[in-house]
Amino acid sequence: MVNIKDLAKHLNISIGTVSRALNNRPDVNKDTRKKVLQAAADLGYVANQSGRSLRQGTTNAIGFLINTSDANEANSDNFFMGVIDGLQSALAKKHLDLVVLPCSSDEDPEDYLKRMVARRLVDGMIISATHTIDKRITLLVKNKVPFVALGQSDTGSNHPWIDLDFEGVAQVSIDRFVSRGHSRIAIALSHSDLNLGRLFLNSYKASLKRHGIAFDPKLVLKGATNDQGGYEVASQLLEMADRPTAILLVHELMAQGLYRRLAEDDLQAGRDLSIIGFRNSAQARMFSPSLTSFKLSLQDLGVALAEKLLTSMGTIESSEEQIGKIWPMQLVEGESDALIINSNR
Amino acid sequence: MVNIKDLAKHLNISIGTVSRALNNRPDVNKDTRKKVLQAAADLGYVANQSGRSLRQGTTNAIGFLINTSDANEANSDNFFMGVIDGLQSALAKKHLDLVVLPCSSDEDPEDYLKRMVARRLVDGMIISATHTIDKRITLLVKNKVPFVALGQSDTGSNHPWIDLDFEGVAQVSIDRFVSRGHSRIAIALSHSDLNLGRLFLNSYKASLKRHGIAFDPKLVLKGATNDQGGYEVASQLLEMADRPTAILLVHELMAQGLYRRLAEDDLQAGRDLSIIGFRNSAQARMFSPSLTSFKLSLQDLGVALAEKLLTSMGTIESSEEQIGKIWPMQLVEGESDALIINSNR
DNA sequence: CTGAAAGCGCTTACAG
DNA sequence: CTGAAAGCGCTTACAG
Repeated sequence: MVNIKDLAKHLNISIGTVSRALNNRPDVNKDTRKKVLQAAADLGYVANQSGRSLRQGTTNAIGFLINTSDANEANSDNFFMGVIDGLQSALAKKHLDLVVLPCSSDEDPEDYLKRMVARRLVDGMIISATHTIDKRITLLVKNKVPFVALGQSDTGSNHPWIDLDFEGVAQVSIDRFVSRGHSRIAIALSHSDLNLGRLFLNSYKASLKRHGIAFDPKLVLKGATNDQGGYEVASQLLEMADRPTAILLVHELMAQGLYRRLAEDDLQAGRDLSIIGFRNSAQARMFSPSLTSFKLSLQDLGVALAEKLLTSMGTIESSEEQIGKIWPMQLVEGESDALIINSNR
Repeated sequence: MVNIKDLAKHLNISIGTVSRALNNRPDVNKDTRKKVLQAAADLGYVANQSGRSLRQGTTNAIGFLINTSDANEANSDNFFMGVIDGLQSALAKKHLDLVVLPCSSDEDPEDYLKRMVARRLVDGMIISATHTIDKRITLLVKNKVPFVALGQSDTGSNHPWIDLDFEGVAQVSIDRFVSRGHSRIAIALSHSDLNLGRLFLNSYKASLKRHGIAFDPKLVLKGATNDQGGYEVASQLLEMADRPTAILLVHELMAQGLYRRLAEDDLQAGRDLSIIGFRNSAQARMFSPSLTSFKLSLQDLGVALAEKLLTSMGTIESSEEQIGKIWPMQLVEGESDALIINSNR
């Protein structure tokens, strides 16, 4: 592998000039630059990143922190893949490479992050799956690592974040249920203490209140955000004495198990129980009856995350005044919430 | 952020001794080592990776190269997530971190790899989605980067690889179809020139031949390896004059679109058409009628990939004599291939 | 067992 | 516009 010395020797000039030519400094003779670029291409020279990093203190890489355990469960589909593609296209414009840093299920996310930060592998980070109290945020702030959070948190105060509109989704869904006569409305949450669950629940409560419906803690069901969890939630629901007529899911994959459990009792979504899922994912689009859910562009979300991060790194200027952003989601009407309750009975 | 100088000053010893203590060299006084480790923990010192890399020529990181475009399509589910988890647990034992290097859909995979190699970001790589002719393999061999390929290729000759048992799956499937009386058996492939498609097709042909069934090129259908592709394949199939009674899919997600298209004509898998999918993924497990497919442990596959790579890096000893390995998959019987053709008619 | 020093591959003030 | 040199943070022969 050819290094800058080889290249300089080959051209009979100093390594300083080679470096300046390659890094587009203005103070280089046009011809010299041309020769250097040509030689670099010929010999396949690319700067060793360790050398650069050590000297400059930057790595030209951005890390995207994901938990493989979460990914296995809550985000088992291509949620991250879509976001990654958007992130990359935005980062590439600034010659930054994206590396995904998967925290294994064996390891504590905070320890993992600590290691990644100390290694100085990346110049900035995107963290996901934020908790209400999230020590990772404290750590990043303390170490002055630029970052953007995909998800809100009560930790930290002034860092950039983007979060899906969990509150809006809950509100629109409850309004929809109520307008169709429902008053016994359940909600399915995950067992985890991700911040999104709290937001979702709070918005659910507030929306019920607005409609004069009393909050019933028994209608808060919990399960894993996958097929299995949906099945369990459905089982709980079917056993209730005063069975709810509608249910709002924090994750669309739960619908799969829910449908399955309903079918076992010859019940069907949209006919016997109204269901609104969360994201209109590729997988959700396959459900039958079709699932009422909310869509967003993962690509655009990735681009927006990159821009927030680049802004906080001082790489780009942003016209946005807000440090945080709620990412809007659009209702996609399906058949799963077609059931109308006649309130006159 | 504290560096080795700070730590040495704090302890009133030389940086050399600090380094030796931290790196578990034998020639360090027990007490000294203890003090150093304690101080490192107190001050939160972790060696800057750029400094280490520059000196040692290694990064202690392994890269997993994936194409976000492929991931969006062919492997939209958590295939990679499962493999990543296995990779990590095996690599962690050797204090190697895994970084996922996503090649965006905008970029040529070879250019991307070239950049990643030149940057010297990682000590070894796992590449996926191999092509029959795969320039990435040439590049890695030329640059002496240790790697393991997830997928076979005709390129290169002596590099480690692991591949899912596409040939075995095709063979078992065809045998199953034939034993149930089928002789008009179609195969659904992707448009891509991934090597696996060729293996799958060849094994399909060979299996037919073994049963004395002539190969009919018209029965080779092509579509994207997702719902949409399955729908298109089904449409082609339904329009055929002498319609096949069975079809083998190179990817299980195609079944979704296939089922959908069949339903439009009031047809059903396992009753009107026999279908065998490929992998018994979480998503495939949800299909109704249940899809006959083949399962494997993604976690174990990840571990095996890591071990192959570590062996080729000289980090571990392996008892395996073979440089390549076919990863076995186990049949999971479903209802989708229940149709039996009575050959007496 | 420890310290002083070289050097990994770069970039960048500083001279000229 | 170019070259010589310093220095980023480490590890590791080499002395002692």
